[in-house]
Amino acid sequence: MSLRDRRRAQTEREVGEVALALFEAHGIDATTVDEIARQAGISPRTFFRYFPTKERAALVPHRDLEDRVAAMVDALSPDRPVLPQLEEIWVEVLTAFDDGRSEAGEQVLRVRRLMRTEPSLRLAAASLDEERTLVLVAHLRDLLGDLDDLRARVLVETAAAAVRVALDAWAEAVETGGEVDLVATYARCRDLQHDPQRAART
Amino acid sequence: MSLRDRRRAQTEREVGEVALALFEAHGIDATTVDEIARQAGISPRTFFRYFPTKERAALVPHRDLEDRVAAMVDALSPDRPVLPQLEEIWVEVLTAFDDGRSEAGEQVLRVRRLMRTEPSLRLAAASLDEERTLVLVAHLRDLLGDLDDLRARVLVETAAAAVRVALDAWAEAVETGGEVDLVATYARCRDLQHDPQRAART
DNA sequence: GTCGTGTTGGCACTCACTGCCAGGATGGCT
DNA sequence: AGCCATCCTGGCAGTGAGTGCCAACACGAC
Repeated sequence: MSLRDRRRAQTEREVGEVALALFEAHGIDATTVDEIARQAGISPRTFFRYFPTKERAALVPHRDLEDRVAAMVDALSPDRPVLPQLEEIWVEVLTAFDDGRSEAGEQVLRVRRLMRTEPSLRLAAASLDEERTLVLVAHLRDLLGDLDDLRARVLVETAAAAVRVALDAWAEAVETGGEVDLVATYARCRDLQHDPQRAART
Repeated sequence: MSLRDRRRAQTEREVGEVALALFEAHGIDATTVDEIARQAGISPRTFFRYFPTKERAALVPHRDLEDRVAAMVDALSPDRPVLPQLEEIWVEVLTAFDDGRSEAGEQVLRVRRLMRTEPSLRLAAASLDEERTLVLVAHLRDLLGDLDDLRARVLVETAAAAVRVALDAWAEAVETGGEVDLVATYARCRDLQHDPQRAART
């Protein structure tokens, strides 16, 4: 990673933090790109060289999370069932981001809480998710042999759905008082997918 | 349904059709709201009284599809397992929209094909989906007793994921030549979710 | 030093989308 | 029929996101 790349990543983080703070303080609609850029010490024009939309600036932590997943899919084995392996990856990543115990986890939590009141941010996150999903699907297809594209898509989308619900529930629980274990919530979502009857009784 | 409502629905349909045709012809980015409004015989200001965004105009057929689902969830029974009932609803709705055999199905197909090359349209569809998902979840929560909110969300999202993948695969298959049975594709997606190992072998 | 490459900031522009207001159509009423 | 309340429409002016272009600038390699 070159010096230039590291500098870029650094400003990305700084601008993202400024944007997130402003969004939290005044709401997304009331925050202009000009204001973000001013507080971050860059020009509005440069802002759009770092982020394609205003909302994406707040999603830096979220992107980090998905980067970590992307880094782990290389280790997938074609010999064992894929879905459990995918789920295992998510468990590991979510464990690393759990609660506010880690810096990264704290940030993701801020983003997810903000999402609860900001539809445009949810949209932006969905858009980011979709990009990552495509990459993951392509990777899985290579791994499984190109034959079953449909299978790859279903697996990735299904796993992603469980994660999404778990993250939502997590943010909501934190908001409404109770501390909740993100990993446990995810495990529960996964069980509900695979055997709704049994999981519902627990 | 009053006369005013019917008129409104009618213009909605007309404007939507104009928008869809223009999007297909020149791409979404190259199509301005002014142009859509001009061809539809309304003012741009009025356009935004019918649709909150440019893209939403193309999603009228898609909304119809989801309306039909919403109409059927009232008949859900709390006594039988919920997921199979949900899946049954989707099968019925998708059957009604299959191929280009019905007018409505033809329109949905056009939209889904357009989506393949237009990220902004995919986004808009995701946004619409989310609204409907929320309503469905709320309904399910009432039905199941408020207790398990998480369960309702997981079920709805999981079922929706299968539908999304099936619609995508359908549009892609039509695009690349082969006629494909939408309902069969959906059934396959559903099986892949519930038992990936066995379904993959078929 | 200098040269090529990549980065920045300003400018001007397009266009989606919104609040406001004034006129016009509509449907219900007597 | 005539009248009134209500909704619908179109125009106007404004905001602000996002983009192409160009000129100035920083940099690493030689």
